[in-house]
Amino acid sequence: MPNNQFKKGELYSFITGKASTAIARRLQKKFNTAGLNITIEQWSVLYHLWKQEGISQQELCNATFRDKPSITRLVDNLEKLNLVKRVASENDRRINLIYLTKQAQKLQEETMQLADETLNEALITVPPDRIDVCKEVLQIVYDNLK
Amino acid sequence: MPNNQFKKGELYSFITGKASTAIARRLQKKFNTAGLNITIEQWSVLYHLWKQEGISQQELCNATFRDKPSITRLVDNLEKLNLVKRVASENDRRINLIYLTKQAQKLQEETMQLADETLNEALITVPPDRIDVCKEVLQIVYDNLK
DNA sequence: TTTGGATAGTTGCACAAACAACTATATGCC
DNA sequence: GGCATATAGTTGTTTGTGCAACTATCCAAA
Repeated sequence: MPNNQFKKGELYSFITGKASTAIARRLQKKFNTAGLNITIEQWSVLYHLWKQEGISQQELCNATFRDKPSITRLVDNLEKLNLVKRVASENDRRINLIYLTKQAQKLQEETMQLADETLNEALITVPPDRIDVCKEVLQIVYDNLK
Repeated sequence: MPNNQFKKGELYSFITGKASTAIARRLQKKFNTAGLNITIEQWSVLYHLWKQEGISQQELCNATFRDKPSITRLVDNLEKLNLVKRVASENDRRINLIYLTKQAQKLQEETMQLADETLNEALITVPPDRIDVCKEVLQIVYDNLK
């Protein structure tokens, strides 16, 4: 019975992701307060495009751990907000390459600042070595299930 | 700069809750495979009702960390599935007390078994003391933000 | 060269979440 | 008692998610 030592109370939080939900809500509120008219989910797409733009929707699926219809609609809404542009690939006409607009480039610094702030508030009382353990466990969980 | 030592990569996972999303998806698949016609969100409401039924929708809001409209609609759908019943409180006619049907009582054992199984799969390679640290950190995060 | 399978993306549907605005009931204070 | 305020729950709207079914394009093997 290798890992059956969690009691029922823990089970619930793990499955429902109470902590990450709380973090996401806090960050969303910061976006709203700052007058930034984007959702956390839209931000999570921009996050990857800031690292590298001009990637396909499929690559965004892999990066954000979402399915294709979800990315289609997130890109739809980001396009409506004038934050990204779909550009058909020259080599493979099935593929849309997604590029950032100037407006989206301007959002990077402010939103990343707010995200850092949110995590600092969330983890303020937690010693760094415990954060590391937590992070590693969550990564293993993800790898075990993906 | 007390807790500013996480690198960008970690930030993303913390905010998007990759691990808990993966756990929830795995459990949902187990429900589907077992022919159990309920969502994880519905299960999370039943979870609290199995611990104590006859509580109000507001108490379900607090227990499940959801707002009132979300609970209204989850209870709507659970009622459609014949899993719960709204009963108006005698003392305070604003309040609906939520009771489980016999059908819902039957679901408890099987679904809890599948949830345990899911967590075992998620945590199979993680030493118990690291699970404890992770759990504690997530609880602190939640307390810091709620 | 054609055809069959794989891949990229879209659309429809059901369910859920967040927010604002609303109704109904209860409670406290004059 | 009557009114202001708080509380419990509902409804409408927008956004996001997961699944299935669909179109378009590509590629490889006969």
